[in-house]
Amino acid sequence: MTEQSLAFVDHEHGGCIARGIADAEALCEARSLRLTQARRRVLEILLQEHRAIGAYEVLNRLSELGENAHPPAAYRALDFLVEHGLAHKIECINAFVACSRPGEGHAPAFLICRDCRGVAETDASLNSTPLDSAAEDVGFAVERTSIEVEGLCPSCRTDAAG
Amino acid sequence: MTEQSLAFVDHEHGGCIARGIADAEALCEARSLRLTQARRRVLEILLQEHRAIGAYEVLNRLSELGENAHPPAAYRALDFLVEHGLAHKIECINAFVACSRPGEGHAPAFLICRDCRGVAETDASLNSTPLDSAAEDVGFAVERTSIEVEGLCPSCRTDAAG
DNA sequence: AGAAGATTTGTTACCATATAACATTCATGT
DNA sequence: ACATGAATGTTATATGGTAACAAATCTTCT
Repeated sequence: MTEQSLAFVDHEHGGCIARGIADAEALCEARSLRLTQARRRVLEILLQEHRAIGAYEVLNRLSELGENAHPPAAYRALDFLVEHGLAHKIECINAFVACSRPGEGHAPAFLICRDCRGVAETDASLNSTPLDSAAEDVGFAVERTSIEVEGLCPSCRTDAAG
Repeated sequence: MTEQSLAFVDHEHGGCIARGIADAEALCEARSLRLTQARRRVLEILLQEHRAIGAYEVLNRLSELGENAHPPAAYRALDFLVEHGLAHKIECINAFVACSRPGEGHAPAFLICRDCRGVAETDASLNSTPLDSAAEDVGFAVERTSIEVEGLCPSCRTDAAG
C-alpha cells in the first residue's frame, strides 16, 4: 500500500483543489478532451471535499452557481469525469468523489465513512492478483474492479464513542 | 483462492437450490430466526439462478406466485436475507444474489457478468490484509468490505466474439 | 386459554437515482 | 461560411428505495 489519500488527515485543502483542476486540464489537453464549463464546475464541486456527493446534490450546487441544472446535465458531466478517471463512483452509496490520482492507471480501493461520507482513496494493486487469477480460472474477462470498504472514519469514530 | 462458485460452470443446479434452502433452514434454526414464507419465497427466487436479480424483478416473481407483492415486502425479505448472510447485494448493479456459502463468516468477492448478470462468488480473504492495514494506519474502523469485479462471463464472451 | 409485548406484514404515499429520446447549440476543420 | 460531430437543453419517464402507521401474527408468560 502506497501513499494514502488525505481524506482523514488534516491538511491544507486548497492544494488538493488546485492540483485537481490542474491535473484535469493537463489530462484533457493531452487526450484532446474538452473540459467544458459544465464538466469543470462539477469537478470543482467534487473537489471541495474528500467526500462522496450524490448526483442530485451536485445538481443543487450547480443551480446555486447559476448554472442551468437538470438531471442529464449532472449525469453527463459525472459520466465524463468517471470515464476519464477524474472521478469515481462510490457504488455502495450511489455517490461520486473526485479522483485523488488522476492520470495514473490505478486500481483504486476506497475507505468510505458511513456517517460523514468521507472517502479516502488507496491503491489496491497489491490486492488484485489472487482475484485476477481466480477470474482467469473460470474464463471470466475482467473489465473493472471495485473495492469499497465501509466503516467509520477517525473523526466520526470519536464522535460515536463520545 | 479456494473453491469457485458454480455460476459459470455446467452443473446440476437442483442441488444448489436444495442446499440453499436447507442451509437457510439450519441457520435460522440455529439462530432462532424466522424463515417466514415471504423470506423463503424470496430466497427461492434468488436461488433459481446464479444471477443477480433486481428488487422489482423479485417483486414481479412474487406476484406471479400469488403473493401479495408491494415494494416493502420485497425489500424487507431481501434485507433479512442480506443481514443474515443468506444473500448479497451486488452494489454496482443494484441487485441481489443468493449466497453460495451461507453460514461461513466469509469475505466474498464477486465476478459479475455485465451482459447476463451472472454472479460467481469467490473468497477474498487472502486479498484483504494489505487493505486492512491501510485502514488501520489512518484509524478507519472497517465494518464491511465489498469487492466486485465486472466483466464478461465465458458464455457471454463467446457470444460477443461470434 | 388469555393477555402483553415483540416481530412481521399490509397499505399508502412518496422520495431518490438514473435514463430515453429528440431538439438545439456549439466547436472545429476546411 | 458551412458541414460535421460533440455537447447541451428539454421533457418525460423508468427504476430503485423508504417513511409512516395500521393490522395481523407469533412468543412467552401466567
